[in-house]
Amino acid sequence: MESIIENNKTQMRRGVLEYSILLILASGDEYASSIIQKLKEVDIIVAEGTTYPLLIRLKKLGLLTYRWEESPQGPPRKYYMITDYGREQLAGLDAAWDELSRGIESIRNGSKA
Amino acid sequence: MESIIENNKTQMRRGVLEYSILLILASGDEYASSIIQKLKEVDIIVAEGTTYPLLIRLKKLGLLTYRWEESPQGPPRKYYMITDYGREQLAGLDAAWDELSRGIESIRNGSKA
DNA sequence: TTTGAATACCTTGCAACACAAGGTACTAAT
DNA sequence: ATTAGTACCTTGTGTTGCAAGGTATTCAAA
Repeated sequence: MESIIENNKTQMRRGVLEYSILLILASGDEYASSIIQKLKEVDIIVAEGTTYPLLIRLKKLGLLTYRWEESPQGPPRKYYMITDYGREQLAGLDAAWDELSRGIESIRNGSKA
Repeated sequence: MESIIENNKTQMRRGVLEYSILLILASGDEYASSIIQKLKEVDIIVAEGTTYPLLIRLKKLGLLTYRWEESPQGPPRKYYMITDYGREQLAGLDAAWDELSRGIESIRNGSKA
């Protein structure tokens, strides 16, 4: 049996994963390993097996594109870039996140009664 | 093709559903239909087919129990109550939510650079 | 007394998707 | 040529949200 909390943290992360990735790419192009690293730095831990398929999905949806770039060391890197359409959608996700935050805060405060 | 935003709002909600329900029950016992109603009021829309299995799962995990109570109108209601164990876990989820919020805010602010 | 409306419960089957595990490939140093 | 480091990707499994459909109770009107 798994820890309920751990399991639920995972659940929560899932919901905001696409949003997080779009946010990161909105400030500059990054390659997959680097995105994973950046997410880890803000305690949003995500596995490779989650990230790669997700990036591919977002590319198929037209939110991202990519270009190959030489690495100073090791194999070439696939730098992902957000598209104009991606930025449009990101604005919507910003709103969705704000709405969700407000919702949770409402319940939290209401439950102090 | 589905709306990306709508789809993602759903994703985000998913992550916090258990948390939301525990929050609501922490402030008082409620029956399923009432929980769904309260969530809707704060724009966290959730289907019956999601809620009932979830309540059953949380009960099995020992976070909730329930009692039957007569309704002034219609069939009897199953009032769910949070257990001590449930409150413990809720504290952990509070922390998880705060951590996630902080993470997102970090990325958001960082991406304004 | 049966029909309908409102309320409340629950289950089934499908689809989405995160992740663990395993795999390929390129570069540089030993 | 072997190893270490980096980077890419795929497969299989399990979880779980949801749409749709189903059961049961109460009350009021026909």
